[in-house]
Amino acid sequence: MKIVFFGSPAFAVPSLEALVDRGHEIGLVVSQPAKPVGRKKLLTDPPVAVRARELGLVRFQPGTLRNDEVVGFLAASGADLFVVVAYGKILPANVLALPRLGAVNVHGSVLPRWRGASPVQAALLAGDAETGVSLMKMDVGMDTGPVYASVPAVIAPGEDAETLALRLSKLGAKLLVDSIHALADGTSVPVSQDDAQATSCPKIKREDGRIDWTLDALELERRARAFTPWPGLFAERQGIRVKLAGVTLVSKDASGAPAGTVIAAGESVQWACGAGVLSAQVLQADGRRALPALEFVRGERVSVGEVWT
RNA sequence: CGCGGGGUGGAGCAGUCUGGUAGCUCGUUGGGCUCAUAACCCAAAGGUCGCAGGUUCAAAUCCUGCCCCCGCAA
Repeated sequence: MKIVFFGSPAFAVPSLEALVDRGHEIGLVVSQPAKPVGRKKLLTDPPVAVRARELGLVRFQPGTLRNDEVVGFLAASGADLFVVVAYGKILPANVLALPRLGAVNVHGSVLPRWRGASPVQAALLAGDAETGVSLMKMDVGMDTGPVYASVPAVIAPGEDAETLALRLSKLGAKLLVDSIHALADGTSVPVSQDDAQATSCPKIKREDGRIDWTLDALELERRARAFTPWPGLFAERQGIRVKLAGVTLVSKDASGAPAGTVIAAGESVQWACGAGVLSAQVLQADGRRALPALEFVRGERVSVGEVWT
């Protein structure tokens, strides 16, 4: 069986590696094009493309799939199956129709919950106790295809999106290779999703990391974990943007102080929120490096009673 | 040439606009107080102010070039 792999970020790398480990023939690895990254705008390949290069696989990084030449090239690969893991773009119907066995997708949630671009973050934001990964047969909708199998994963207390995504990516890779023969020979039949139970999640934006102190500390702490490593959580102090890290929930009870008021400034900085108290152990002012709370408090003269926005 | 912030004793910062003795909060060292202390009091050590050049009687501060760090945007 000949496979063409579609994927871009780190989440997709374990799946690619698992397929190679199991001896599957990867005819082509399709990723997003290299993009300028950093202040120096160095062209940087997505992690999957980098790994594919190391594995000696043939890479293909078209800017769009809605192009006859590109579709022709994919058709010429002669693939029996497309495996798609966080590719980053919608696969149009004519592309999905190319391989004999269709296209399957590894998704970072237990469908139909959290269809869309940010399933891992969405589970954390919602405070889900459990999430997982799903393997589905792709159709033209956004994560709406019938599901072959899913595997649950308990979310550890305090777990952030970075570690959860890493765990799920490995779980997804295992699910993929464990299921691939059965789905290829038709032994495994995908089951339609219950659309009534579906929830979806949007792409995360930088601005989502802006703190609204009137929210509950519980909600802010969830965001801190969901937005690690990106876009993080930030607030403003005296007109300067400050990033917060090492964010934890100190109390769910109201402190009495107005939202955004600093109520402790030492080994950690703590703020009163709409309800509850939030703390951060690492702070980084715009243009400066990240500092332990104590050093930040000394250097920036943070005092109890001041109000952050 | 994408936009912007920063490089000042061991740490983090102020001072730069309006040139004129190097400051603050800590840390370190010594001493004191205390049953005791990471607490408190007193004292001390420690800095070519990123590098190079220029202007000036005088440059952390003004001008030019370079190096390094960080945020945003992509």
